[in-house]
Amino acid sequence: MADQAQPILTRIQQKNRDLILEGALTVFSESGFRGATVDQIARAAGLSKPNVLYYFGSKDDIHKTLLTTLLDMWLAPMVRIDPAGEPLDEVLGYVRAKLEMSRRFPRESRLFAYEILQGAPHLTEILGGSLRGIVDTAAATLQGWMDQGRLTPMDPRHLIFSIWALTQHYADFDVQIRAVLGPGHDAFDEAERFLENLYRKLLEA
Amino acid sequence: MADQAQPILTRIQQKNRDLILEGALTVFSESGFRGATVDQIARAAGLSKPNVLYYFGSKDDIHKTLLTTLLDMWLAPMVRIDPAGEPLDEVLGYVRAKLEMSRRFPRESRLFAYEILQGAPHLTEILGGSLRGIVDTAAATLQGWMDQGRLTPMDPRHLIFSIWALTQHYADFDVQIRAVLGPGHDAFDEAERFLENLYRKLLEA
DNA sequence: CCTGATCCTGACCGTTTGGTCAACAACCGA
DNA sequence: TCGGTTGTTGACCAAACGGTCAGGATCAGG
Repeated sequence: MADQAQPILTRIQQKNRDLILEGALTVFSESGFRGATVDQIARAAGLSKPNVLYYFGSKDDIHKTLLTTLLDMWLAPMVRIDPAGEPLDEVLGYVRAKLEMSRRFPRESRLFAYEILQGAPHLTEILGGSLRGIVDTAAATLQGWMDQGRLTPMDPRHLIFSIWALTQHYADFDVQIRAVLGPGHDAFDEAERFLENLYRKLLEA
Repeated sequence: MADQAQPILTRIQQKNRDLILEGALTVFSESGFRGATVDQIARAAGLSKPNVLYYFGSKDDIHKTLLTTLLDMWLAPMVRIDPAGEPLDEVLGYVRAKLEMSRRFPRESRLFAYEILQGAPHLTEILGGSLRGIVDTAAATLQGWMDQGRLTPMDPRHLIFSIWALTQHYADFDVQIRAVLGPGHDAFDEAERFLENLYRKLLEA
């Protein structure tokens, strides 16, 4: 998890690697790993295909770099749950933060969704390792609050799953939601109110 | 939506088409459309590649057939919500039915998840058409119950979204859930209790 | 048992794809 | 300005892919 000692990158390396990762994020999140082609990534990045492969050895390399780079950011809100805070505020804050991530970073959400759907070939060790640790910590915090009677008792891990499911759904299934709601709806605005209400009801001791 | 007048199929056609669709469901649900190959489907079905393409003109054809065939089954539980029933029972019944579908038909769930993630290229007209109609009907039923004070008022469409998200999550993100929970957990059993509790709390007027 | 329709497959084809490479261009410190 | 490092690309390759086809095997009705 700790950043390796990065080799110093030249200005050009920095810029082009960023362009590639940015383009690849768009392409991978639209088509999945197999559906994306190096050519598409190159076009999205504004570079030639060989040039893309000059900076990253392979398509797989780009994908793996994206996943591991973005995982920390993706999990950050859960780590910020504060055991010293007010239980309801902390959980509602987490829900809000997670929904905000779905709103602002739908590509990242879809990237992870594809990876998990596929069986998480690039994330297996992380899933059972640091992710599990982070969830365990958060679950312990929640369980503590429940034991103190400050939160309605329930399975804390499934509470976390529910937050993931409900917030990421709005990014990952965006097409479906827009089709069902029709025009003139801001699904995320509505979701924010709906989820705030849901978790308030669910959690108030 | 109504079944076309099917040409009569021979015994062999019936059997082999079923074998192909069954194998394709497995392969597509594991790898997505682009990730799946006709060869894999053929192997999963126990047939040769040309033979698969003898029964279905193209890979696309198999995929489209699967999606449209399974969509009715997938949406069936929502259609069964009975406006004359007891509101809480009806919703909890729907939740239970939907979770049971995730448990018993995870491949179908993933098939649809891939399709929606991809932007639903094969389902766009259905999404904005019959699906929307079905959701509108169910939403109207829910809204009616809320207006009568028999259900806590909330946005009925987002209530439906929440049920989709929470139940399908256990099929689609199964790998992640198993990694986080570790061995010795039946995620679906736990989810059944958790969701029953969640929706009971949320909906009791 | 015959015969036409159905079923099946090895060999093949054109395209797409990830990746390589030699050669050239741009950069940059000395 | 020079020289080596870094950056860039057109042309190319082998493998994988979706799909075709001619011809042979099998089936089912008469």
